[in-house]
Amino acid sequence: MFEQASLPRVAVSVDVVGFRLQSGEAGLELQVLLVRRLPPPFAWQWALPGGVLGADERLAACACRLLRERTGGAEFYLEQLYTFDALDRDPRGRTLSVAYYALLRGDAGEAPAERDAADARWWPVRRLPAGGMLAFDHAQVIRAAHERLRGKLDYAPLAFHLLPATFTMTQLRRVYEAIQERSYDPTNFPRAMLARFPGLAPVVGERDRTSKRPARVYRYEAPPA
Amino acid sequence: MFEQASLPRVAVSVDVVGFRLQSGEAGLELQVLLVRRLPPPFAWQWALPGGVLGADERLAACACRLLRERTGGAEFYLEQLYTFDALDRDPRGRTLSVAYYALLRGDAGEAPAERDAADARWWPVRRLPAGGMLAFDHAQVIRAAHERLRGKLDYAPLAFHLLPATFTMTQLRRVYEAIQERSYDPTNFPRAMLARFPGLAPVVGERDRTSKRPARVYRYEAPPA
DNA sequence: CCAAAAGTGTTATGCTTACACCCATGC
DNA sequence: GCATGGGTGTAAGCATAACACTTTTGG
Repeated sequence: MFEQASLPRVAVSVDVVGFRLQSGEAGLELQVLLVRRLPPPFAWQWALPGGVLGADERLAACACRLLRERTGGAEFYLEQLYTFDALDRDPRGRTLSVAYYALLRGDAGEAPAERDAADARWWPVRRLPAGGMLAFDHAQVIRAAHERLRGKLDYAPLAFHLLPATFTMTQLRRVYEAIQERSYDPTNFPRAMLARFPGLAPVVGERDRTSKRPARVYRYEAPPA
Repeated sequence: MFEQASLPRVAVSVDVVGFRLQSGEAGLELQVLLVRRLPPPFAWQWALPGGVLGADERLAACACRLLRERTGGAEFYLEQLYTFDALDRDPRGRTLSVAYYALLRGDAGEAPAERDAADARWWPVRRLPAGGMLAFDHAQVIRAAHERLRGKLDYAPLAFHLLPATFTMTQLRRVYEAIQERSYDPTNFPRAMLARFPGLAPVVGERDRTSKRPARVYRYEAPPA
């Protein structure tokens, strides 16, 4: 009854910045998932996983779908980042990009059900391919996602999504040190975390025995609303 | 050369949450600009200023245009808020809404070049019309904008956009008190502001003489990047 | 027994908050 | 001259940071 006759419509795509942490040359490094484009425009260049929004598809669902195609069944945290709208961001014509960012566990995408197989790779954020010359405005999108992650890390429970369900305080501290690019006092850090995040609590019986002295193991459970 | 043949396209609209501060019954109150809808759907209900994105129009430019139509030549601060995408948010069919929020000076929109004249009104955020039953998902959009404003106020130079170019510390304090709904110590508040915002500095000769003792007058100038 | 990493306790430091007090004006 | 709001100085309180020290294991 309210059908729109001929409103101007624009193409809308969704792009996902998938982050994970992996041990690189100098300790943990933040990595982002990129895929090599096959069709033009920007053929053979690296780009974020992206695609066109389905007519009856939710934005977040679309982002989930795009990311799962590249990482298999891994779980992740997903959040809307920003809507990019430069007129010339896609040479094919006006295309809005609603960007999301995702946080995955460090081992995610290792044995991926990657339909597109070898043309998906994790890249260190500090060393993007071709000096950061990515397709579309994706270098800018990654910068924005990185800034958002850094800004929210201190007050939002984001770091836990980059770790397994249970973890030691040292592991958690390494996550913060890798993303904020500074060091934290190992003795004060646990106190600060426990004070800031009520959902963070030690798992009673369990201990981590990978280092000399067995370390306490923690779990984060999101508090009810 | 790269023209897209027939990608699925969706309608994209832009909605703007315009905020200002005005003295109401209990001191300053945060107000939002609403317009009464004439065409269906949601005919005769109150809604945010909104419209369809032009084919070659930037999102921010569209938001500017929509707001200027209702407020005349007033200056304002504008920031992208979020992209809302519920499938049923518009009964006419799938429509994305890229929401922006704007901050205007308290006297903005007083003598507006309102083309649509009497069907635009400022409403206190705490007392929206019809108990907050607005058109589309606009009640939710306003809540999100309000939360963003409250969250960023403490660390971002937002409050200055709600005041004239020069202002006293008491005026600035009233802005914070109205938005955060708490009181601030009048003696500590100026020190905290000057410490937080390097661009905030007193105007040398000038004084405000509206209260008993002439008050120092300040100006905020955004620091160079 | 020694090295290495986990974990505890205590002190120093600096920022925020509270508040006592003085100042400049209108009436 | 006195009530009112503007403004300064200072001390208490609190949270963070720094660090000495103990604990628990592997080798």
